[in-house]
Amino acid sequence: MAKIASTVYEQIRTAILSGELSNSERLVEEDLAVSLGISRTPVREALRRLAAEGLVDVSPNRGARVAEWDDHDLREIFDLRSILESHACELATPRASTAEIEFLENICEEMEALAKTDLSSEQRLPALAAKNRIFHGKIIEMSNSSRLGLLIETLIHVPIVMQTYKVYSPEALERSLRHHREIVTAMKAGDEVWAASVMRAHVLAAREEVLGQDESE
Amino acid sequence: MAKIASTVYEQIRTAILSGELSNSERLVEEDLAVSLGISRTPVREALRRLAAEGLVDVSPNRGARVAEWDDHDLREIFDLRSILESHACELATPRASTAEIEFLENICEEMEALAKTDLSSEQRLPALAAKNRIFHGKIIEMSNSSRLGLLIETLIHVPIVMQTYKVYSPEALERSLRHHREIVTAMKAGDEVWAASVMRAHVLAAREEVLGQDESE
DNA sequence: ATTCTTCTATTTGTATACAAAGATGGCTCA
DNA sequence: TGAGCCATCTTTGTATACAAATAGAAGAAT
Repeated sequence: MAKIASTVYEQIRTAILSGELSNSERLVEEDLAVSLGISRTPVREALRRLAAEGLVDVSPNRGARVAEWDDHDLREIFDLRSILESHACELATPRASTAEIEFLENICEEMEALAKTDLSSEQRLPALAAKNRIFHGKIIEMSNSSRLGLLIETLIHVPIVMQTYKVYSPEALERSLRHHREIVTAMKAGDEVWAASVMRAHVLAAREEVLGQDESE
Repeated sequence: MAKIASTVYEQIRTAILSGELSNSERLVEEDLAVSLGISRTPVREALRRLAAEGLVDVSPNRGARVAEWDDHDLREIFDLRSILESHACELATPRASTAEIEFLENICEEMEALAKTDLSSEQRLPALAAKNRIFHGKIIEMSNSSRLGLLIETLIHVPIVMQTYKVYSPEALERSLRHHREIVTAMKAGDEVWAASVMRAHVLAAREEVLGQDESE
């Protein structure tokens, strides 16, 4: 294991994303180090990296805390996601191969099948969220713009955004899956404006679902 | 001076942005440390931070190099900038105060005055570039979306992008200044679609100027 | 009792030491 | 002569030690 720093980075990151470390909890380097059985150096590196990604806030000489997000932040995030992901659709559509379209269609089917099963929410929702990430990730990859991918990545690794499906109503879930289908259909037809528009609607709908409509702004 | 790491970060950063350290030059921690009279620890931290921002590439156990950008990268960057900065215009327009509009108008005037002086290019262009950054930065600030600002910032701190005016023809420069004026006019009129459209055109025009039209893509 | 101050303990920032992984160069062997 | 291998040297990764800064608490003054 050549890079302790990377593994501890992953550990802290997943701890934050899973909510295990939420609530602006203070992250003391020494504590993390001893609990992981390593020295402060790689812990420190991991924390700075997480800070660069916006997952933790660090103040000089005052250490790191898990970052927090309010409604305004979430609104910003979904706003930008709607723009960037629809742009990804626009770029991806004229480049899409039949194999890639098929891949996306398969994800759609799998998600629809998952939605129909009578598994408990605790089992179904994480699986759906995982497939959802694959779907969106594939389109971003198809856009062939590495920077676009990076920008979106820095936006979405925020706990609530990653767990979007947890707050979905059955109707919202169904709409979401229909959006996925429509996006693929539009891409198949080579209509990038259509595809981008549906993606935009898709993300904005998710925003309202997560934030609720009771926003005064 | 409590934070050596931050100052060395700034030093390396400006060295890269000014082109002083360009060309995928290797950045050896020890060398930088001794040349700055400090230890490797803050140098290392600065390098990791620069890596997170995309200004240097680091490979495990192989150190850091100054990042390089090809035409494809630049195309991506201007593409995304055109989308994000026009969005900033859209958000900023309904929020713009008369004082802010005035501020932007003053920048326009100062830039026009600068363009008319018969100073040498070496003196005029950096001054113009600085004002240009202030103009764009102000609009981003007016958009009141901190994340949007961060995303744009990670895109533009690439040498060639920052020195855009260096490659401008006189005609391109004049067009650029007219764009600025038109953006302010549109914002003054409260027409965010107009403002966003001009901004989009403004950045895409810059892209063609920087890349040249001899692209196959 | 409240506020201000000072002292101490905790925590971060930097330096140094050591271990491990890569790169380099010369050597052997064909 | 050229390819492959071994030794060494450089450079990065991690641990530890020390210095500086902040936070928290106890105590003094009003």
